[in-house]
Amino acid sequence: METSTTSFIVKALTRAIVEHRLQPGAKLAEQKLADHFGVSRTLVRQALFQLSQNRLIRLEPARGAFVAAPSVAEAKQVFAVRRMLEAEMTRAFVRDVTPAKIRALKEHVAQEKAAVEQEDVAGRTALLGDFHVRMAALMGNQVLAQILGELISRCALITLMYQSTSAAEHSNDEHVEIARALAARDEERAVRLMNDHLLHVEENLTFDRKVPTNDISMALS
Amino acid sequence: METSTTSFIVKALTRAIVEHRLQPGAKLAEQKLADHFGVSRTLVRQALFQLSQNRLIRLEPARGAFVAAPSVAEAKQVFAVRRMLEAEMTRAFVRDVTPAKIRALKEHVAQEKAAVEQEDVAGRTALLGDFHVRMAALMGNQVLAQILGELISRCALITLMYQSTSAAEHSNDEHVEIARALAARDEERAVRLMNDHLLHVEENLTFDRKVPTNDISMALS
DNA sequence: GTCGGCAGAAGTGTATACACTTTTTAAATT
DNA sequence: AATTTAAAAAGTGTATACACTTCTGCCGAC
Repeated sequence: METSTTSFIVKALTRAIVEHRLQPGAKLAEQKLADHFGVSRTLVRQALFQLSQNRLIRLEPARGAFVAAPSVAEAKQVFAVRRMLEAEMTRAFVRDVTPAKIRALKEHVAQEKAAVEQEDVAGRTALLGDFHVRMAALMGNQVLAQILGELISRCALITLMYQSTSAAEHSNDEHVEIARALAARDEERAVRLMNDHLLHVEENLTFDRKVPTNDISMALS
Repeated sequence: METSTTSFIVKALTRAIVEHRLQPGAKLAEQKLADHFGVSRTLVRQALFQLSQNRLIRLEPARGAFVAAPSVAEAKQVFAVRRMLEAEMTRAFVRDVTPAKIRALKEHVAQEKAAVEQEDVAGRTALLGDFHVRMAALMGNQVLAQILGELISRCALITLMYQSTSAAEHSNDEHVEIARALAARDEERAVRLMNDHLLHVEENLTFDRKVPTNDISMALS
């Protein structure tokens, strides 16, 4: 089955949603998207379906697709799951840690720092999330990496909506600390830092929204 | 967007795959499925796409859909994630345990026992998996329940392929023990039992396959 | 006898057509 | 003026058509 065209549309819409060029709740009319991308509704529908599986949009029968507006309650559940998963992941990571893995993490943290300093909001959110996915991938567990990736992208909307620049800096600092604890093979400290880190991110979700766009062509251009 | 017809097809195919009426690797031709269900390829394609997200089938560009044949290595990764997640879930469960929750779990275990005794292979696999999902749902974390559900269905194929009746009995016994430890609020014991249980399930995956069908109508009838 | 290649068949990928549902608009009634 | 209703517009749901790719089987070359 062909996926390249569809996945292009998925990526474009994902970016637009995650960067808040499309407001939560905004209607995504199939024909308008089809016109914009120069394809038929068929491909747009495939993309929309895929996005609905990622929880970035909501599909209502016979009514259409709408940009998701995940509730804070839902985000809290997601964070609860992440704490469960990542506490144990951190333990496992310490047990099989190697210099190469630490190096990879530290490089990643440096990239984060650059994005935070440039105030590249979308980029920093992606990179801050990727730190956790990276850990999973370095452990060699693809399944873990994928699940974690889904969880993180699932609340990317929320994080983006609610995370301030100072909170992002704080996250980056905490990643530095976690990487150090991992390098020192200090399991208990690493686990505690990770847990605290996730609690901090969750706590720092505030509630001031930005002004959004409803015009599809504008948002995707 | 309409989902009822599509999800009917998804369920039918899921059952057929999970009950091994469709062999891992079997081709799922769109037109044949469309004829079988009396719908157009459009709906079949939607269903196939959904199944591919659940990892029950594999989609190859321009070649079509094939029943997935998850590797044992992949199953091991899935179990590793489950151990991480369920250890912490068990801890959290003990902290908020109530008599009603224990009652619900014990009722569930009784149902399992019935299915195991009747040698209802598909039913018992579903119920044995649901025990874990049930725990998550009883904790009130929908997200956790969904993720766990996906993980479990993801290796349902493997479990079904490889789990013997005696292993199923063993699993049921272990669920009884876990429920008891939860009722006693013995956190450490519950966590240890859960962890051991998952290791046992994983260990008991053997490698004798059954004879499969390739004929779609036969398998789905 | 085996290998390569060339129709023809079968199957997937995308666009379009059309039925049916929801939303909008505007007129008519109270 | 507010509310109801009806018709038109817009939009989604499914089927079908057609282009293009992959597979199959047969023929000829070696």
